[in-house]
Amino acid sequence: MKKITIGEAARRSGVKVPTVRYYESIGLLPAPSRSEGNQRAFEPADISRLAFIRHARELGFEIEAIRTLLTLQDDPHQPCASADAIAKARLVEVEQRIRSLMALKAELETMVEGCGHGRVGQCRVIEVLADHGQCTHSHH
Amino acid sequence: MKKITIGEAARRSGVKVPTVRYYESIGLLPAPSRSEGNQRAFEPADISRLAFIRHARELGFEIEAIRTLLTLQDDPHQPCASADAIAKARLVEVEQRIRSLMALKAELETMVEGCGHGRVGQCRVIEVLADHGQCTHSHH
DNA sequence: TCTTGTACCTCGAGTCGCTAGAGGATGTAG
DNA sequence: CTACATCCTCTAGCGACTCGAGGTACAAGA
Repeated sequence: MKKITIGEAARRSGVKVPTVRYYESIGLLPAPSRSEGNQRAFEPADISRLAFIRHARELGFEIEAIRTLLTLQDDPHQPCASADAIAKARLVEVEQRIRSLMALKAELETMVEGCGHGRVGQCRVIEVLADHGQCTHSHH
Repeated sequence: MKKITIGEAARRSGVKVPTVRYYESIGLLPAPSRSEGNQRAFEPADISRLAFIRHARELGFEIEAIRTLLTLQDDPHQPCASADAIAKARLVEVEQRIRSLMALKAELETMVEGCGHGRVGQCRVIEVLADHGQCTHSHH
């Protein structure tokens, strides 16, 4: 029997130790068995699950979305429409976010280019922030 | 005397009512004078300040960065190097964020395209999430 | 004038997804 | 046998709000 400690599970999955415990506490990860001295003993399947969670978090999925994804994964006979819908929704969000970040980048570039390193009175950074105050911005 | 209520200040600046009170509580917005019945009475300058804050928040600046920016704005004789540095740092962050979102977008597209609307067992979405678990991802 | 209804007030707690610290027990290498 | 890293639980904190309870103020209509 290879017992995997929480530290090793963390190393192998790329999820930090306190975060592993946190995921267990919110029910994303099943509570593992314990050693004599009450220390968690994980199994390889738990590492995969953690890696799955980590990857999904890196992709920006919310915990509740991941919970759904994991439920689906646990029963491979279910139709994958839900998984597809979650991924599609996320894709739309990401595309929107990219668009607004591009606009933002342009705006920041204007600011930085315009700043002549003089006094704040003539500073583009401050000016741009203040002047666009009234502009109707699209909300995320 | 035109007295601006918190509701109107919120409408004009695009900041929500509880958020206006929150900004006051953390000292981003000076505490306005009060009416007979203890209601906040804002002035036009407060609306500009709120709009400034809102715009900066939309651009992703953190509250502490905005606090610095506002301090600079309050004294236009200071050199604008700090404002410039804040904007530049933010620009670098934004560029990084765009790059990682583009990678993410590509990955989500792979998932969604591969999904044949069958059973979860063959679902690309789940598969990509699980398979890339071991991949060495660049951290943001 | 009275009443209705909306907007306002304060205060405390909740949100998300962790992260940090205290204070102690366990496991391992030399 | 002694260090010392790693583990345990528990509570509290982070940023930036957001919500709800319980109560007060104000403008408009009957």
